[in-house]
Amino acid sequence: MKGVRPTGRTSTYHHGDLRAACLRAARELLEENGSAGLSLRAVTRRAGVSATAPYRHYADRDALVSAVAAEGYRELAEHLAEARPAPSTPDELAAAAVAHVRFALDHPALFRAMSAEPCDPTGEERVAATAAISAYVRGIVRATFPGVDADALSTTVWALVHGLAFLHLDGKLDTSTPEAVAAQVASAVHALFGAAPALSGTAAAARATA
Amino acid sequence: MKGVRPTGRTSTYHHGDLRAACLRAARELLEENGSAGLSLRAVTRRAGVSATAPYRHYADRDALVSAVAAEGYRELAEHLAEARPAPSTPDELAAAAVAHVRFALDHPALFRAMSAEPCDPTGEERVAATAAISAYVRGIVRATFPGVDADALSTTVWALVHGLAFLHLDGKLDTSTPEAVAAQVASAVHALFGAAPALSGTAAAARATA
DNA sequence: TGTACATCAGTGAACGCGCGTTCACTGATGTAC
DNA sequence: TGTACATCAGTGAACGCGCGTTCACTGATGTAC
Repeated sequence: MKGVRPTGRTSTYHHGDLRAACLRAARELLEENGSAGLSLRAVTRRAGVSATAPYRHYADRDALVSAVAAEGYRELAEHLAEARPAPSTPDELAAAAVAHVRFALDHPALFRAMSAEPCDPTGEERVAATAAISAYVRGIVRATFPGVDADALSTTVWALVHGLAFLHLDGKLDTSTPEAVAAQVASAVHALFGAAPALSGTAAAARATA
Repeated sequence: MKGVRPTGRTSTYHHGDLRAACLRAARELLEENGSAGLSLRAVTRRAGVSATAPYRHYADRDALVSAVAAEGYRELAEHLAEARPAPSTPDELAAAAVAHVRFALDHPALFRAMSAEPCDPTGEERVAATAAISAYVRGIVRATFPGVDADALSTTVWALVHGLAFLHLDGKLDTSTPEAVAAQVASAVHALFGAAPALSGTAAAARATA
């Protein structure tokens, strides 16, 4: 442990990609023990590296947490795109919402970190990541309800899904089975759909009577 | 400071109501410095009492935090009842939603603690408090949309308001003026209203054409 | 009304902990000649 | 192809911190007689 390196060829000296290793370790710790368990020292322990090594790659603890959150946003975006590449019907929109909540429940601490952290506008990585998600939602709403004010409605959709995610996360709604969650989310989103036309007034009548 | 008591008659020995004093101090610390600033030791410092005094009244730190959260729920319930005693129209429901979000923005750390804490079902105080809120929402929905499945819709309303509160809290929506917040929340809630009839199918037509 | 006593809400010293961060350093790497 | 050297990613000892919680204690209070 002291100059000698018993474990294989790859030295920890010039680790190779400590930046990524820290990110991975931080991510794991976050998901295992929640945000309280995400300490710099725990990260270095897990990465098998001295306590101060990360300072070569991250200014401080916050910078690391912020990087983890940004990664989370990228993954959420991928997850949504994968589940529903380009939803354009109410049912598909509902399915995207379900996927969103599913992601939150599968990565609770990560999702919390993504949402609740100070989210300083300085962290451009974060800003870019949230912008991508918000554009995705707006795109869906536009495709699903062509005649409607997409900005207003997509904010509403976002808030609804966000709220559903947290109520489930905080044990206020039944999460005993994936099906229960999906049904709850789908029903809530469908409740909104009915309203969408009412916002525009034009496409409204057509859908309402259909 | 050591047996001598220079400050007035009331001794800290047999403080009188240290339980309440701790609660108050904890509440203040939470609102001033966020949940990270809420340490037992900080509470005792503020209450002017030894570090171990609270253990006479609270089993541990968690118990104190839980008590603060329960108090928050009680206050939120009062705040809502005060703002809108018994809403029974869509506009009044929207106003209640605005009041809810307003409470979150006025007490950000408290609201986070209320929502995000583990919320163990053991804490009966907490359970009772959340039950009161949830009953309030259900009552509104029932009064506003008599024909509708109140449970389903009120969950949706709750989620929407909860999501709006957090998006505002986390700086994802414009909070520059109270009016901006109110407008955003009211518009989102009104979007839902249009949908309510669609859920029941009976009252739906009447409102949709009105 | 006065005294003995049980109760219990407070004290304060001490514990061990993990944390973020600093600092001067060292040794592996890759490049220029 | 071999050597000198600059770079920089790592080390590890040390710092001071505030935390939650334990423990044996003490002194104010109120009650029973």
